[in-house]
Amino acid sequence: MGTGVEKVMLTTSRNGAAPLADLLVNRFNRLEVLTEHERGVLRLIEARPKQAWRADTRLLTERSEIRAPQFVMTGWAARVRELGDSRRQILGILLPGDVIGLAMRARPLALTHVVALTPMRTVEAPEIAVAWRDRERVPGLAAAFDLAATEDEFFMMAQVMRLGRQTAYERIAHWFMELEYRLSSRGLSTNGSFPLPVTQETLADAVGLSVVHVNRTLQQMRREGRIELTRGRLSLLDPDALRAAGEFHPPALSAPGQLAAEARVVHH
Amino acid sequence: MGTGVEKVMLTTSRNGAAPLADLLVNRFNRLEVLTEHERGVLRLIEARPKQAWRADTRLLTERSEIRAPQFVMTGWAARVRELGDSRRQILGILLPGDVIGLAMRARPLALTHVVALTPMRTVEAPEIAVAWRDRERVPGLAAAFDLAATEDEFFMMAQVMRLGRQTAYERIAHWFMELEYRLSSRGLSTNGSFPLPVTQETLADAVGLSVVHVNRTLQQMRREGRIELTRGRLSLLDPDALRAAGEFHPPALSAPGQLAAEARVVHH
DNA sequence: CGTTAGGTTGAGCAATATCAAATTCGGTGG
DNA sequence: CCACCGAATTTGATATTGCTCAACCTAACG
Repeated sequence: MGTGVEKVMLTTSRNGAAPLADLLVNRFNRLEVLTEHERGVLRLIEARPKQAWRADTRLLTERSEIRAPQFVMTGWAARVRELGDSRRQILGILLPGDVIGLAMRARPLALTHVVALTPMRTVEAPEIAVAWRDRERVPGLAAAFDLAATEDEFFMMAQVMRLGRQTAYERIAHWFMELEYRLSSRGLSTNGSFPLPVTQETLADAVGLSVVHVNRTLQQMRREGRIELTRGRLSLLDPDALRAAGEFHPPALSAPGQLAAEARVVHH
Repeated sequence: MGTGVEKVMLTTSRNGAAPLADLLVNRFNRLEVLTEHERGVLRLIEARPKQAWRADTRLLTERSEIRAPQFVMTGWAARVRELGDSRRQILGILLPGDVIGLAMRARPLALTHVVALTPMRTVEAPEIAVAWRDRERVPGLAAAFDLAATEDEFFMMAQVMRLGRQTAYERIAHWFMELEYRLSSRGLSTNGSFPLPVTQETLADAVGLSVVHVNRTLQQMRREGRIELTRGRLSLLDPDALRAAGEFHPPALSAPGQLAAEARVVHH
């Protein structure tokens, strides 16, 4: 797997219309107050030619060199580690608006594989690294990227908790709530309903269970009327119950301050 | 737990002699080439009055504000998350030379509890945050701290893999190898033998198992002649077998470069 | 020399994995 | 529109891993 032309340059990005527009501006302006100039930088990035990827292709390979960081514009990807036999573990899901391959060091090697779960489009964004080195120029952006990175770290820790100490039911409930949280902060979830374009096998690799057991647990959630899951769309029918079951808590990264974007959306 | 005077200021730090001396210089000079000035900064930090902590006290509380970052000088701590009932998960172990409470954002809140596993000494090191904001002044230090942070991230990912997809035996083998790797890079392990100052219950919380099962797995490792574990000291009698069992791989963070400290110690 | 925390062992059980066989679903070609 | 195909999902039966409960043991310590 993974030979040949996986990456296809698009000359135009005609479809980048409806839900894609201003994805980055929306996301990062919510994390931190941005100047008009900073918003302009994000729009510039968004307008860039997209790289297209087929599902199941590898965007990054563990221990291989990373070039410029990228933003996911559409589609889902996963950060993956593998064991010698066929076992694999998904470390985290990458959604539209997320950064791929940011590393703050010289000649960085990727710490994980990154695999497209669906067809994807990405844009290169060397600006992220630049903002990071040269904070003064775009302080708002720098702060927003910091917050985004910290959120990633938070979710990685949540993943550890899930896998180490939660039951199958709890893990899946927590994972669903987390997805809903992340998607809705990007305007990609409405009323607890959002696309879930992954197979149950992928879900199993994310929550550290077998496919069969994932399937049975989903059945149970359906029987209990807590979710509806059909044709790649998930609806959380009883988010309160799921949140309680999974003990999901949204990230609390910074204490409220006079400067920060306290127009921050409060979920639930 | 955790009331009263947990933090005790020491007026002198008389015991800071033998294995403690130059801990920071050794560690970070191994990660990146440092100038004499930069080494001086580290020595200055090391010489600072230590804060002393009793075992089982909390150095940081999840969701509470963080002040200046600290270095662990002696003793072990753990980053911990808890569930509503008594379940808890250790996210990572903090060893001498590690940083506690570094956060690159305004008014940061701690993402996890930090609990002392043994009596500890720490020093405050606002220099870490400064180096981070003002990279030009101490580029070597800034790069070294970046590498250290990336290593932390790497180990967190290893933790996810362990918990999600490895068996009890594999988890413990992997965890032991990781500890040996980290300790020996600080000169705290000799010939695969090092202090392991934690109860089996703590070990259980680290690897996501029950105490009983941890105990049985340790027995098995002993029977097989792979470890010796007595009175708080662990000896890896057959590191190759353990490395293979746990599929332990040391972190590969950067491709070799002409600048970086390629006097980097190669382990095993 | 009693107390206690930590370690060890046994027995039974619950959660989850594995294996194998349907069944359904989303295309795709006719 | 229909038949068919492969992938994904579902279900059943059984095996395994790791958990819980409970007792007992041991060493350190006052």
